[in-house]
Amino acid sequence: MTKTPDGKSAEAPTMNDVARRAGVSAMTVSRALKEGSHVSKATRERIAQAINELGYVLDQSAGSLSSRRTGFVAAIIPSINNSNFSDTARGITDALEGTGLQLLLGYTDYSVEREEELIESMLRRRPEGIILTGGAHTDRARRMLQQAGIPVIETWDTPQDPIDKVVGFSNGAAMELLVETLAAKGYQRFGYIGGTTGRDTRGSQRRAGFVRALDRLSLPSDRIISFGVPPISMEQGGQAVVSMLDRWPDTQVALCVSDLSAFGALMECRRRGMRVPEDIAIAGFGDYEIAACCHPRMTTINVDCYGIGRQAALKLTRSIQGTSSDEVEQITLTGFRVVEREST
Amino acid sequence: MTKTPDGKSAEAPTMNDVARRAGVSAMTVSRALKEGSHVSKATRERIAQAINELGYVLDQSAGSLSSRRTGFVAAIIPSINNSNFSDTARGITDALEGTGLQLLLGYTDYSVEREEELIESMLRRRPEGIILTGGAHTDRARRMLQQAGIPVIETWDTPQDPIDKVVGFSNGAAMELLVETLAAKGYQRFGYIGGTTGRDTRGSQRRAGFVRALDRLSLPSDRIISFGVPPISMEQGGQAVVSMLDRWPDTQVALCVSDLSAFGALMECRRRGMRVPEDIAIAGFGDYEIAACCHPRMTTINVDCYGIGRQAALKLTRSIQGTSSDEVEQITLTGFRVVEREST
DNA sequence: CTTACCGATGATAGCGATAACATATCCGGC
DNA sequence: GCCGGATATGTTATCGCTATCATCGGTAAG
Repeated sequence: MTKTPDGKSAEAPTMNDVARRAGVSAMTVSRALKEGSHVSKATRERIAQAINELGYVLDQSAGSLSSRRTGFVAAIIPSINNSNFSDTARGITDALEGTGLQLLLGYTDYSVEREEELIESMLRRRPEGIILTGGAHTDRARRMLQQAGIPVIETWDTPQDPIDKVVGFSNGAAMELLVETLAAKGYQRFGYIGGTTGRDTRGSQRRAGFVRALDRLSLPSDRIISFGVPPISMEQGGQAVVSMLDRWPDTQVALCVSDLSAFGALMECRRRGMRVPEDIAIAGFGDYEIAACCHPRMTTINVDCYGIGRQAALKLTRSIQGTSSDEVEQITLTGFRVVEREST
Repeated sequence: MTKTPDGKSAEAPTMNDVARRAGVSAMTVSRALKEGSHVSKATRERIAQAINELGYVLDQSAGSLSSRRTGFVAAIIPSINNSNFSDTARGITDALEGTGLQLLLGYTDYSVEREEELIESMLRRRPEGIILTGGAHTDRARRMLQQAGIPVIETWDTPQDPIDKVVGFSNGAAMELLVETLAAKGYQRFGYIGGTTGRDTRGSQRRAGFVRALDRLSLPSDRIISFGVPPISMEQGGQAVVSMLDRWPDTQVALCVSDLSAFGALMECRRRGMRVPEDIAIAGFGDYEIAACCHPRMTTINVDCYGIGRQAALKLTRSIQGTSSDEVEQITLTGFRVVEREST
């Protein structure tokens, strides 16, 4: 509705209004608005002018009802305030560029219940595909997704029983690699800092990897501080490292569920006059910007967040367009690597 | 579409399918799916069962075409990987809870051109209102928004010439306050670190506030390092402070366009063995989590990011529901305050 | 007992676009 | 001059849902 000078609101112009003004049929307007249709230059210009004069904006919801293509895909991430996931979102956006598909972003605050609600309200809008974070979902969410008949990509994880397709890595294996790398440098007394169990499944898997690797190396794997509701904050990381040193003062290296808690731990240790890594070594997970920039610079695991998003979106568009002959592989594993810096 | 056992895809069930199965008319199903309509308990239950058996999901795009209510509002923020803006998004989400409105989030990467595209593609989906960040938009974007006939809220700023309504604060005044507070503590030689001009208008306004306040105090206001494309990173903040100390070694306090660049500067100074604040004081802007947690803890300006989102969403819903008699005030100013910590 | 009204349901007609088919025009080649 | 095929445009029929009005018992007020 545009406000008319008298203050009342007039109806928004429709395609028919544009058509009438340009002296053509609505169908021709529709064609002129779409790439690659045959509309003569003169007509196209007249239509463009009419659109301009009326301030017409295409109503896509009407269009998609008719064409049965909504032109968007949904992506659900745990948090938008987390550069790892927002990098994934950027990867998705970039890969969608030029496909005519738009991204509809939602965030769950790490709650599978919120995820379920979000999935439901997104499916109501009929996305052409959906990208999820992680492999843990409510039963109802799984059912809804299976019945939706659209491609589903689970990311950031390697679920046992994927709904459809997967782009991710094993969080457990990544943490195992970190433990092994540090053990090879001579560290023996490892501690782990993470949130209380539940909610953050990727965090739980990292913890499980920590335990597995140490057990394999016959090193103690019981120095685990569970603190705060996942995802734990920087502040909580600081508090957790204090508890850890309280309880096991001879801990040599503290591995944290993410760089953010590791950063909190690192700063707290510095604040207490401890030398890092001499008095205590610290490592994180995720290779956030902060890890490369803090002092001392932090050892961490780099995972290809942007690439996860990019590949997920590519897989999704291929699945959407793909005929049955053009099969898309089910699982794509993305890489990770240990980035050794000054903190270990 | 649900995949049938033979691999072919069947059409997704529609409301009519549900109605037939439940032995009622489609209209009754529609009513049963809406709160507060008169449908008998027995009928409601039969419908619920039919929905369950068929795995039916309401098609909202069809519904909104008919009801002329899409049930969502759009919000456009510069970056999702910035806790200030994601706090605003969270404020919006929370305030929208229970209103039946959903949030459609988009991000511009600080580009007004991207913003224009985004606004256009969002308007095509007919949001019931739109929340923008900042007051700088392309002419075409302004025109589209004015003609859309929906409430528009500009946030995080106090534009001279608002499109519709505003929830924000003066970035310039906030920076002036910070300068004054530090000058009162005795600091005289101030430096400023920000991105090269353009793009980040809030950053430019902070810089302008910096200059204004120092001029008023008759202190030198020319120690300005412009470095990198806004928003500047932590790393760039570190590089910038090095240039600053190179050029004006006797600088007493470095003010940064955001906590992130301030953090980079802080860490770089520590890395070079400087004492903060004794050798150089540092302050940021935004009161990010990192400011309270780093060592030394950082002085900064706290702005009520969450409140901005909350109030913007409240204003928006009031404008959407509001009759003309129920006028909504045009401008809401949100507060800010200096948070003094160890770094100054 | 009649009137009025409310609650429960159905029938019908769009919402604003596009798919699919139909029609008209123009072109060059024979 | 006629024909096939491309280009340009129009007509008609939905897409899946909800607004609106109509219908029909039942029930309370007069």
